[in-house]
Amino acid sequence: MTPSRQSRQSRQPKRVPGRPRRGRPEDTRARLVAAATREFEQAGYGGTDSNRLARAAGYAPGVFYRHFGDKRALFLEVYREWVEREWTALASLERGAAAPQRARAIVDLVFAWHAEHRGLRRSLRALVASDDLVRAAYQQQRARQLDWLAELAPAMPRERAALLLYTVERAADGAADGEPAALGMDAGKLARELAKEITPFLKP
Amino acid sequence: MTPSRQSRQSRQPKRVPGRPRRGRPEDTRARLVAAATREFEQAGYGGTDSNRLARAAGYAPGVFYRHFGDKRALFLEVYREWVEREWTALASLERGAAAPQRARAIVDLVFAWHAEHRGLRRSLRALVASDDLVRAAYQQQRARQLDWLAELAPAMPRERAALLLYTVERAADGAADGEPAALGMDAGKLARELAKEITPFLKP
Amino acid sequence: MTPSRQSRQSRQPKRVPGRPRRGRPEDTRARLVAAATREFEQAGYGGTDSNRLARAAGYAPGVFYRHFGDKRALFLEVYREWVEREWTALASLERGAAAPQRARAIVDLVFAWHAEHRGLRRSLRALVASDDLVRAAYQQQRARQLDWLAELAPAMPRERAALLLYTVERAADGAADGEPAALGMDAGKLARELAKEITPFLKP
Amino acid sequence: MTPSRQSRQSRQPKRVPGRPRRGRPEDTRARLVAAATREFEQAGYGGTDSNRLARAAGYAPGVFYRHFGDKRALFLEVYREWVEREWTALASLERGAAAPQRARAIVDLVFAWHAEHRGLRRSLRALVASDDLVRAAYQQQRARQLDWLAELAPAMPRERAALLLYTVERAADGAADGEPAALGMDAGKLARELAKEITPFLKP
DNA sequence: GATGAATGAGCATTCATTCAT
DNA sequence: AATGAATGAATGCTCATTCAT
Repeated sequence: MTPSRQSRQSRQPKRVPGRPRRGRPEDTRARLVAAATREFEQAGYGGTDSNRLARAAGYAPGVFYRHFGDKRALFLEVYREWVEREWTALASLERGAAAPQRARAIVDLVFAWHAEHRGLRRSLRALVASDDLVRAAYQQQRARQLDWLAELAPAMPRERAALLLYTVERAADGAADGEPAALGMDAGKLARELAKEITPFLKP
Repeated sequence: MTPSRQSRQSRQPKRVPGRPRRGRPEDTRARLVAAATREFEQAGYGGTDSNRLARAAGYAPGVFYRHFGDKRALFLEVYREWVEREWTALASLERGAAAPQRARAIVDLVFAWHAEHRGLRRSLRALVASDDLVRAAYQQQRARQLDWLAELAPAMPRERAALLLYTVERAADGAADGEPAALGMDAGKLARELAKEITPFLKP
Repeated sequence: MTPSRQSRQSRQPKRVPGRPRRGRPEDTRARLVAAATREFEQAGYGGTDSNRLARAAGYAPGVFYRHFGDKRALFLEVYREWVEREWTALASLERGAAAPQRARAIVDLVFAWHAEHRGLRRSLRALVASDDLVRAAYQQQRARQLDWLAELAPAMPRERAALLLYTVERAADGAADGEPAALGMDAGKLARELAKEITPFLKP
Repeated sequence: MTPSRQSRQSRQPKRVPGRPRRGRPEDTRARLVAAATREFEQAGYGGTDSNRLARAAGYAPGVFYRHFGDKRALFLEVYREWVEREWTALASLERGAAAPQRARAIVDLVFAWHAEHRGLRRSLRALVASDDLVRAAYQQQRARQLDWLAELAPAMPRERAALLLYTVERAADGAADGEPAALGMDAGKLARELAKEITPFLKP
């Protein structure tokens, strides 16, 4: 994907000095994932390569292939962890409070989360659109969200819930990409409208 | 003087006759766009290259660069034309009929359109996520849709309209990607729910 | 999902074992420079390309770019080393002996040197004439020669010294290119005349 | 010769509008030569191609090959005419006047001529160094100069005359390339030293 | 386990040259 | 004679992947 060299400016792979050679495999793997999270966020999936990812973690290129089959496998791992963190963040919101306030809190959280990880989200969207495996992983995650919603609001049809998720996700990604400004909208109002949309589905 | 490769500057291209087609530049360009529409649809943006695109249109590699600066420029043209055709298709729907029926017709049309051009849509989504210029073109198109909706339903806030478009677009892309099956949903019901969502906004 | 070329991103490189040589980077670089010296000498600068230069050193194309940014960078290195060797050769001449004999020795050495490296000299002249960076490197080398002459013969104006160098260089290149024969001159006499020209400037 | 794209900035081939289609072949040829003289001067030999040369003369690419076999053939023609003009200019100097003054006039003329046609000179030097045919043409021209000098100063050995020409040519090219400044010399003094060198050989 | 030099297929791009119009 | 669209070999350069050390 040539054009995704958006962020090629951060060229030098920043050889991290203090990395322990010969550590436990899990540590190496964890470092690779952590560094990749940064790399994907900043350079984008198409803007790095396996060599850079290894270097960013303080390792030589060869290490990469001992832990991951290819760039995509590492991305999937990054995605998995990223999703877990989002999940945790959302769970922390589940407290009492009136529905409208909770709706707004959810919207704010999701918007902030997507904005913070805009690079990762973009990479994800690009891959979901172009890679069957990543798409499968993404859909699996979506299924999980739907299952969770089914528990929260058993009366809501799965199709209705999916539409809700679609809207929230798409709006959050758009907001992170500056769409409100580009489309002559008010970002705050967009969030408010979205919260309004969600409110009826929050259990009372 | 020397039998060396020194005089390599006179490149002797070993010309085999060949039969250069001749035609008006517009025709060539149109053929390139048409072939690219097929190529992007089938192989995906990342699955072709400029040489293949030229060959698919029946030309040699060099022709590509006479008409387009790079692959992205050709994609943008394909996108532009694709959008125009979608626009025409939607316009043809604007007849009388009750709101619920019209809503359903719109949803069906969009779903069918996205399913038919799934490859193109995937390529578009991948590029919107990874390429600034394509994203800009995409947002511009979105702005045009919003302006159109603003005319149709002046009372509806732009933010509300955007959410609507987001939902429809995302649902249609998901449906084309087989998400209903993957997520345990009924495709028909998804369409119905979506139409239900739209109906109130259709002018009476 | 689709049997299309969609998933071309995982490039499967059809790896045939191959046997990557291993070695210290300096050695590889040195081999590249050595092979390039030969290539430039025989094929001329315009007669090779980075792939061929790498192959000539026994490497795959990619190796080139690990060590040099482009063909010119490698040429500059070749030139640098070539100049160093010439310098050494000239230094070895600086012994006592009468001025006329020393003049003749210098002329002979330079003529022989240029004749031996005719291909390199031609490449150098072509690049000095067409490439700003190479011209700068060349002029810098010339400046060094002038500084050296200024030490040897402090009384001689820099301009006079430059003219001397010009004449010697040009005559040596011409001789290497067969100009004496082409111009109806006697090569030996040319050398003698040149030595005569130089003699007065050699310190007694 | 890649790096000679020195002057690529003047990109647009300046389609000259008022060119008569279907003119006399000699006129077309003359226009090609005239335009090429400009192109080579500005863009350098390696900085243009046959298409640009044709366009610069107000013609389509195909015309080029009706009149010249390749770029080099056109260059040779440009060179030939250029030499003729230089020759004429030099002839115009041959008047009485004391030797020192005439020497200075010659030096000034040659320096000015080379400076004015620096681009052409650079192209020439690059080609003489890399192309056998151009080198032959160049040497032939040098032979002509020597024959002329032999008439003017029959006593001077041909080898001595050649050295003189070498020095003048090399100094003039260097001056055009800014060598005096680059080498810490005074351009005026260089010319004076050179004139001093020539003076003894001018017939009294 | 880690290193990193090396591989080589692949893609983008140019340009001398042809030939149908 | 002139046009200019078209050709396609050649070249520059990248990057996923391997493997000797």
